[in-house]
Amino acid sequence: MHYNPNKIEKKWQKVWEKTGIYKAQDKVSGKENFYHLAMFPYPSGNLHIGHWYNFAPADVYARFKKMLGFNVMSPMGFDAFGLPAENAAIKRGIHPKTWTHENIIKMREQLKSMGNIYDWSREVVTCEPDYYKWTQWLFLQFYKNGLAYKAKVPANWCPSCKTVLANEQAEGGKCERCDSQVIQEEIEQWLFKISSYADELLKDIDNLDWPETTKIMQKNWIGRSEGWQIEFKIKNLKLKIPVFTTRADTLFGCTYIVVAPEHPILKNPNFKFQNPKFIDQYINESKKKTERERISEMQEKTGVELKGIKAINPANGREVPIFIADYVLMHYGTGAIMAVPAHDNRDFDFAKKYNLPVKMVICPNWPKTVCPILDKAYESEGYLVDSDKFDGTSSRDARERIGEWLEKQEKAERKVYYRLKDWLISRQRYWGAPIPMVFFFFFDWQPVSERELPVLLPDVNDYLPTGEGKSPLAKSKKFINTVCPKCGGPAQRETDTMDTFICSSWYYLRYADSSNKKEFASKQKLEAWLPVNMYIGGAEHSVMHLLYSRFFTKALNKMGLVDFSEPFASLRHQGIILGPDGQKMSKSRGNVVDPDEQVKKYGADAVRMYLCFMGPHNQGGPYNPNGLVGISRFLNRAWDLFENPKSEARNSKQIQNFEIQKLLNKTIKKVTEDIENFRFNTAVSALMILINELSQKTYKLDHGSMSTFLLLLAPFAPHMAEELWHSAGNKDSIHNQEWPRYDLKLIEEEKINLIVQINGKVRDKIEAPSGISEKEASDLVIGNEKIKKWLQGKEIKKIIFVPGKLINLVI
RNA sequence: GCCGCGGUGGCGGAAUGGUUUACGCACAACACUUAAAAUGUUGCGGCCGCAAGGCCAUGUGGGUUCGAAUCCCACCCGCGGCACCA
Repeated sequence: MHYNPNKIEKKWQKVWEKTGIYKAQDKVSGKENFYHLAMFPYPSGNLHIGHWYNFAPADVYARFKKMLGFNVMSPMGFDAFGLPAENAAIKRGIHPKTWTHENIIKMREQLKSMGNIYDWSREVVTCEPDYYKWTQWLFLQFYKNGLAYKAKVPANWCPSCKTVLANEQAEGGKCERCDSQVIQEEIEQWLFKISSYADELLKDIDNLDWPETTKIMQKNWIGRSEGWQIEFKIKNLKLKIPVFTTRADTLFGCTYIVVAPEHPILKNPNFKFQNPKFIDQYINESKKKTERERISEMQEKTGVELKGIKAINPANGREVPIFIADYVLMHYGTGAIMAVPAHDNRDFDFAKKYNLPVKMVICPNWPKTVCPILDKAYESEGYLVDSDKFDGTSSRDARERIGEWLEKQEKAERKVYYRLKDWLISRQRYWGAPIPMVFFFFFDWQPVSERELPVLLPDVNDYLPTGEGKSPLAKSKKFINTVCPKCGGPAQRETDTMDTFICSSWYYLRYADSSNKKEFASKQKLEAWLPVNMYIGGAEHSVMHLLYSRFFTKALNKMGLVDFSEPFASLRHQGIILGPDGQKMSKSRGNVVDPDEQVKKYGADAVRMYLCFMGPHNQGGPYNPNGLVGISRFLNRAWDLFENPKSEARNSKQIQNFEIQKLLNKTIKKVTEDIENFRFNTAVSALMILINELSQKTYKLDHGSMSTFLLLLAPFAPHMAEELWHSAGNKDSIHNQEWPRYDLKLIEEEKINLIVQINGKVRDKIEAPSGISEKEASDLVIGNEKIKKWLQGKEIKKIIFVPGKLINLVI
């Protein structure tokens, strides 16, 4: 019989579905639960090869864990709210719900064609009322625990469309729809206080089994900095401007201070500036810049002096000018800085441009103070100069001493700031979960009663945002008008919807108990499964999704709703799949690989296995359909070995059987270790080496050895392994079997290839007993003819011996 | 710009302080075939050489080491993220 993947794959997918072998029971006696999770997809329309690259190797790992004896739960669902559905509605006139549902139906079928271990009975779809009911309920818990608040926050605003734009819709600072200049406008929106968890989020990272690079990125994103908040008085006024600095040691070098264009001092009616026009103009100009443009070190720094007022340096009483400049951000620190051009490059650039004094107060040399002439700021450590009584103090010590000195005078306090901003969750869009809040003029904002959840997303005809910058929900009178939950008076609903990141910040909890109608998930089920044992998804989520999910878990933990404080114990990232040309896949480039076509041609098993084989899983790379034929040949060869043996065994000598047992045991060891470490590519190559050997030599293989091979193959090519397993006469599924074990004794080598180096260059390889000692090795080598040639007339200065590996003669 | 990652044959990659190029693709020769496909066998980094063998090669330049693709420094190129794409 010929290997016909399409036939056997469909057959086994049906059998697995019917027998429900992947349905996870909450408890199986004698087995440990293992919650295995791949990041759920956004229903964009089609499953692309990138999804496969996430899900196929992940499935190999899940199946491996199952065979190792774990009770594995591997659920799947859809992250279904979001902007593209709304765009499709506007562009094609399809309701976002219809568009999303059609995509889900298609993608669900495509997912099933992969033959994965998914337990579909736990599926979650975030845009369904029975899911977002609990998203809203969780919002209310955040609100009740003081973690949700309303504030004015800048957003991309198109003055011509009178609409808030996503960053994606405002690329290059131009509105996607009408090409006008986008400005940053302050709008009242809901935020989550993630910043109050900054310290915990930072501390707990170290204990996670996550890629180090992801941990570093999260740490940098949180961006903790310790320093001092120092007050600068304003001359002749009773006002003070607090500044935050991590370099209090440079205080004597401060030659001006800078406030952000959004700083409250500029809105204070008591201030009479001498140049108000220039100031207003500058504030308006800076609204046109994105934050990234403002802080880019490549961009020329700009600013305007606030003429008519001066600040006083608390260290020496000196008057310094005050500027506004947009390289200072309002949301970081106090929105004001002390500028020390000699020791900060941004300040240095600014000072050069506006001809401000550069005063050096940290010198690398002491006690001979020969300060270098600066062509850029000196940001390193050194010793203080020109700093009164602190002269000669090391800059490190001075940071503390100056801070403490001012603290005694109540002019400074120790402070920690974070780069992490609070999470802006309001979206002025239709396709999201409505924020369950109601406004009544007398009581301000009130939460919707939990009994009334879900606040259903109404049908509207027009998905374009309103001209007042409100979400399309504002067009539905039926939706807006409601009663105040507190007094029953006429009130209005919040029309903003929630950021879809909220939906995806808790979906992994819902899988544990996806059909629960009374709670977001029962404590018992959460305890059975959470935290997720292995989480697999793209590195593009290194910061935002993963940080938000951690925040959610920590907040719910504090509220007593969950018993753990980290959602994902282990994390791995898959890389990005490129087109065959090594470029990013895109329709316009014409290099898109359609997984359905590949499956039709070669079968799901081959596609799965090729994705594993391509290269390191966390690296991604080009998908070349030509390369897949290698896997296809491998599977055919393996198939033939079972179904169409070339000939009766013609040679079953003891020695050869021993050789093959050795290789088999080595392969078990290699494949086991490689899958555990996500090195799927080298696991596959080990299987290839085994099959090459088996099909070349026509060994007479015992039943057990053949079974072992099938068991090793099962996670990679689950359909073919199942088919051959059954045709060998087994009744139970191969996926219920135990993972094979190896015998270390069989793997041990008696002989090694001893590498002989002279001055680190390989000159010979000698077969030697594996336990050879240094003395024996050097005697063997020095007596060797080839080596003698190299040693002629030279003295051996040193011998380096690496047991079991090499000997290096230094001459 | 800031944070993070990567750069090894014609190509995907293996090797993470000790044999550079495992495994696979492509290519070439041979076998089978009337022929082709499929399959199998062998070869396959560059230069010199009939060969034995030698020299050179892991983005570029420098350093550490008996020994560096691997560690350190500087640079070049590519990729991911940067808070309203998900």
